[in-house]
Amino acid sequence: MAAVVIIEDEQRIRELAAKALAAHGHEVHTAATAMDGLQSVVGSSPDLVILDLGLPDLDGMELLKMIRAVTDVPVIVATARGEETDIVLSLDAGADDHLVKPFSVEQLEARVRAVLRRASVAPRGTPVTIGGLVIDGAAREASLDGEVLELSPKEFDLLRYLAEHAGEVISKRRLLAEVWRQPYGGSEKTVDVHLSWLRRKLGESAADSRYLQTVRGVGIKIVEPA
Amino acid sequence: MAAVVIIEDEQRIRELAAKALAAHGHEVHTAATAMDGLQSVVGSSPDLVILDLGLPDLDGMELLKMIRAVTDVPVIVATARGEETDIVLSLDAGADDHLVKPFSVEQLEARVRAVLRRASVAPRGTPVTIGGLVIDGAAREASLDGEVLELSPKEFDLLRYLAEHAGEVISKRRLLAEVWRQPYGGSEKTVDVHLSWLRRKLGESAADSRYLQTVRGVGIKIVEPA
DNA sequence: TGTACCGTTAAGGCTTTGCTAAGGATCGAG
DNA sequence: CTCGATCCTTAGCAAAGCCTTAACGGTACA
Repeated sequence: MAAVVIIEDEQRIRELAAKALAAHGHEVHTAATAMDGLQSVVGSSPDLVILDLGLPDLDGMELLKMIRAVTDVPVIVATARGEETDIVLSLDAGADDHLVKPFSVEQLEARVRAVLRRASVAPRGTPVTIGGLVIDGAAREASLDGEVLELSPKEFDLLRYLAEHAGEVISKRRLLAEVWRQPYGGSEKTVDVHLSWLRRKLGESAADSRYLQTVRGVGIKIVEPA
Repeated sequence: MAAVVIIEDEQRIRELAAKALAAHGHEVHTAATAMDGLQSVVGSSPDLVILDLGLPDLDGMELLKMIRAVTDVPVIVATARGEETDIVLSLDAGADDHLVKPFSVEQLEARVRAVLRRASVAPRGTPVTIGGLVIDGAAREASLDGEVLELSPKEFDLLRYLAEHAGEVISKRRLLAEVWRQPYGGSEKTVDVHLSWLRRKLGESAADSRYLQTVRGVGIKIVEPA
């Protein structure tokens, strides 16, 4: 799903985190020292870096700055409890999020998910992939499990917008504003209808849906199927 | 602190309000007509709108609906005394609070503070974590020990509100005001019922609870289990 | 021991959503 | 310019889900 580099000197934490993220389908590289870590980041161009600020060979903040000098990859920093001032400094230095040790696996996963979600919004132009669903904005073509979908213009725009905000619940009002480009006047029922068509073409129904999940009273989101 | 748009045709009131809010560190934009106001709201994406319903060029209620069609920004409506029916209508149309003219500066500030406080809950940032409980506002998804919880809208809002004020005892009346958006009426029994459902879904009961702790006579709080 | 408060369950009514169908608009081809 | 096809919107009904109210039993605290 995403390539992650973990830079952490404590073996226990490093392996625990690696295992947890690997279990979620991520490709994980680990490093125990700043130098290894930097090499790994430069070499593998990961989608996310998890960086312990308390490294033995180099101050973590320095490493963070070096990473930032090379790439915009999202970085989550981890600090020991009691070093909260470091958090502020690291956020200033370009970190995207932070964890205070000891952290639970759930916490780690949640942060990773959130950061990846936020980051995935940025690279526009390249096709968006969600499970077996590929949306190519440039070619204006979407495919499901390798099979090209026959979508109307609005259906495509709708699917693309949802896909670009994968995992995030979007209200119908927001869809009317963003996809329909028609701030007032439009009826939210229109969105319902298009969603229904989209579902049919994706081979699913509201009751049994893989990708399009209704969140009653709030809106709709597209998710990666389990 | 926060960007506010004031839409008010009476110059005296407009400037007074602007001055008062600016003095509190808010970034204030003003507009004297509905058209200017709408432009300002759309253009500047404010955190709060104060809208006089008695505008010269367009019925304020219409403007309110237009604003609502575009964005979920909180809106405080102002009406002249004697037009109380408008208040009810405006609340139905999606206003968040109201002021009856003439109003004092203190009153204005109090309403603004309250609305901003409530709204600041909305900007869903990173997930909130309490022990094994993770609440992701953007995905509108909560999980316990890695397992996704099936929550109704109100249940989710309630859990999120408590989690965002973890460790703090919250009264039922406050929950009614903040979660139910019903500052005056509403039965506190309703809160009890939702809490009960929440407890069940968290796998706990009132007697043996890990997260939700009742403080008799005061309210409820969510805590990190020992 | 009484009283106020809390927990839980059940049921009714209401809102939101899913889906179908029809009318009308738009766009391109000829 | 006209015809044809595609697509979008609106209307409406059925179904599902949710919230509230009510009622009863239990529990802390004076």
